[in-house]
Amino acid sequence: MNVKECLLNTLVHAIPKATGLESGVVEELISKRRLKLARTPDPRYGDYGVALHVVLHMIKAPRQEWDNILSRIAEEITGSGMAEKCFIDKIEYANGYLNFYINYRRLSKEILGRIIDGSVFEEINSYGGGEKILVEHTSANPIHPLHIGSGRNSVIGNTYARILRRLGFNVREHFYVDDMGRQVAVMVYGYKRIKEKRLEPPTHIKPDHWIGAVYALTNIFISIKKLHKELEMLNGKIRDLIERMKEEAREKRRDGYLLAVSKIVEEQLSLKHDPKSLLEIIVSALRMREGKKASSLRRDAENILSRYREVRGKLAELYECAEDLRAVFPDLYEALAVSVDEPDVFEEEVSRLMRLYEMGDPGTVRIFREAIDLVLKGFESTLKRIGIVFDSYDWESDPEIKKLTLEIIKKSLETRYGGSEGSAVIVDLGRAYEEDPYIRSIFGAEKPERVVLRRSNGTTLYVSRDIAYTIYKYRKTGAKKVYNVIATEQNLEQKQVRSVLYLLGYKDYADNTIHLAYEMVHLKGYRMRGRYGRYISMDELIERYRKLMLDQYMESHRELGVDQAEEVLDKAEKLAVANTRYLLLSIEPLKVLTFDPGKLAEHTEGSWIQYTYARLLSILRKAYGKDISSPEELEEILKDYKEIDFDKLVLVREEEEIVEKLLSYKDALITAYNEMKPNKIAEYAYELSSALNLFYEKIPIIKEKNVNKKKFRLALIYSSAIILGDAMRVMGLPVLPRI
RNA sequence: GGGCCCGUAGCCUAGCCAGGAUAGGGCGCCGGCCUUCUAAGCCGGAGACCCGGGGUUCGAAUCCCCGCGGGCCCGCCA
Repeated sequence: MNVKECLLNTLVHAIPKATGLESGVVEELISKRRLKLARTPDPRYGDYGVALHVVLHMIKAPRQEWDNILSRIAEEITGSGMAEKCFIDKIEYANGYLNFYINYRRLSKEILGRIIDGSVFEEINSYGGGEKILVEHTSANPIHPLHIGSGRNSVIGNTYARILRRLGFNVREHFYVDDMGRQVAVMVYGYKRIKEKRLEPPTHIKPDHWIGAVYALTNIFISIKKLHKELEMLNGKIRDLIERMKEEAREKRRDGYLLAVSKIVEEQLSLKHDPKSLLEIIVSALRMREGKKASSLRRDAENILSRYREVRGKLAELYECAEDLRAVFPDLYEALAVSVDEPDVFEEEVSRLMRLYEMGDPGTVRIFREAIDLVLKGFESTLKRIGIVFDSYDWESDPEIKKLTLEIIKKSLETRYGGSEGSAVIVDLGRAYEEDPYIRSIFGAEKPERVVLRRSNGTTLYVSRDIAYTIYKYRKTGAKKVYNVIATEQNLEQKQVRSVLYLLGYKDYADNTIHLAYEMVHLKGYRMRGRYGRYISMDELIERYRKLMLDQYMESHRELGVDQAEEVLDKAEKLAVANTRYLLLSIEPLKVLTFDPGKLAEHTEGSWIQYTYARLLSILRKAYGKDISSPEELEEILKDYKEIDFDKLVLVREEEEIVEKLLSYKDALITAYNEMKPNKIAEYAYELSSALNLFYEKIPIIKEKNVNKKKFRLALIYSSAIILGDAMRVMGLPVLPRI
């Protein structure tokens, strides 16, 4: 049924017969994609075309011979009966192209039949053969709510998992709870301070948002303290500068002006005067008295000034962040403002917490779990909202992973490139890169350095735990392949994991661990900073969309009764979820997504697809008076379909376009899978919807007088609804039967 | 300093890996279409030297080389 493949196969026979070229040569051209079928740019060139210039050049055919040769190829295809087999009505040629006209009557009969009887899905579903695949995604640090960056991860990961499931793989989705990182310890530090102040997580605030504020305020206050310390130090340096300037002015340069300036500055230092402006005075005076070549004194002054400006800028930003949080969480602000330690005490406490947690100290474990659970509860409710449920949450601190980590560290010592550096354990990937082609194939042009698996103090590192976790994933689930949906910033780490796995003798795991990399989400206007509470959370994004959807509803309905509020809200929620998922999914994973919150209303493709779908169902409802899912309707549609006399049909372009899209659903899924670009499905659903809207607008369906045409169009609408609905489920867009 | 990724109208994006006919869409802008299957729709218009420069080719947005701009990574952090 694949027209393109069918035609390429005929070319293998037809071209040699018409030109004397070896069929092996043609096969090679096809396998190298030098010959390929493509949709023509214009209907007057037929439906599909193949550029045969490469063949014409191979046989050194002069230009005036081209038409002759092409006509012989065309005759060969029609004469052998292959044309009919490939659903071809007519073949033409022009400028070295062979153009094919598709018989859409027969083709549509075939594809509609296969959609209506469900066999098309059996075919799609047989692709994966039940192979076990694990997709690890989201895995956000449990320190603040999911924001649009981690949301992009969730949506890409979950959609990819859904694509795999659709293709008949046996898929599990896992979340890796990174509870052993420093950031979690910082969060727990803040949480402890809050508990000491007898503050409990309030019931009216979503727990992950509350913890996010605790975490951010802790970071902010610590950073502010650090920066103030630095300012003090810089102030000291200003005194030194003035002394140096005075001395140099008097003795080395004998410059009365510089001396005078330094005295003025010194005087001003005792007044209520901004040190930054004093630095500026010093720098400008020095600049004025010097040529292009700067003295070391001037360079020092300039460096101090630029650092001063930097610190001041950062402080201003931090105070702004703090104020923003204070407005929402005044109690947290008050509590943390007075209870956060000095930076060095804080650092010590954080390290202590990490150490105690890794050791499994009961009291520490209890408070860690308590805080992390609050965040995970928040994650789960957000994820559930957008249709994501994990099969498993794997904790980094899981005893089994811990044990495995120690094992791989021990085992690495026995490998060729493993060894110790002092009391630390390392693997020398640099040497492995030089000697082992497999390692080179992982890193390409970038020569790696050694990777540390165990610190001198005996503790483990993120990479070593991740290596252990990878092994755990295979062993625990029996997966044949593991996809890790992780940001591109972790490219290097992922390569290290695969390399060490290979060097430890797990080549199979190294081969089948695949990094599905995606780029960051940037906000137009400001930088997202989880540490300082600057982010747009997924919950907020969905809520903004919900409001937008509600407003759109009101535009067309004007009035909303109190008893209808709940129902409309529910619809708005589903439309909002669709828009959210589509927004984060539609852009290729490797492209940076710059999101402008002010332009939310411009990104409503998700709800637009839902609307298109609802419109299809509406037509079917009107025609059959039943719901799409009902067996009665299917029976009637099947009956209608069987009565269609396809030979009598002439399809219009709009109908052909829909048939084309319906034919390529499986290809879209497979491309999305192979290229790891789940956005391809978004694109597909968008294009199908677009084709359907064009059709809907121009071509009558229920009102069509000709019964044969009407039945065909209803079958087309029904099939489209089936496929579009399926694509929507693959994308995780809620399916609304009416809007 | 080294490496990876990205660069297509005012903005966003498809096409690039596997070179083919007039570079598809969308937003925004201008102008139209609701007594007829859901106007969250459709139609028309303006808007692109495909970042720049070389090269390979009958043919380059696509492949190669040299630049430019942006992002990310190069910790006994996670």
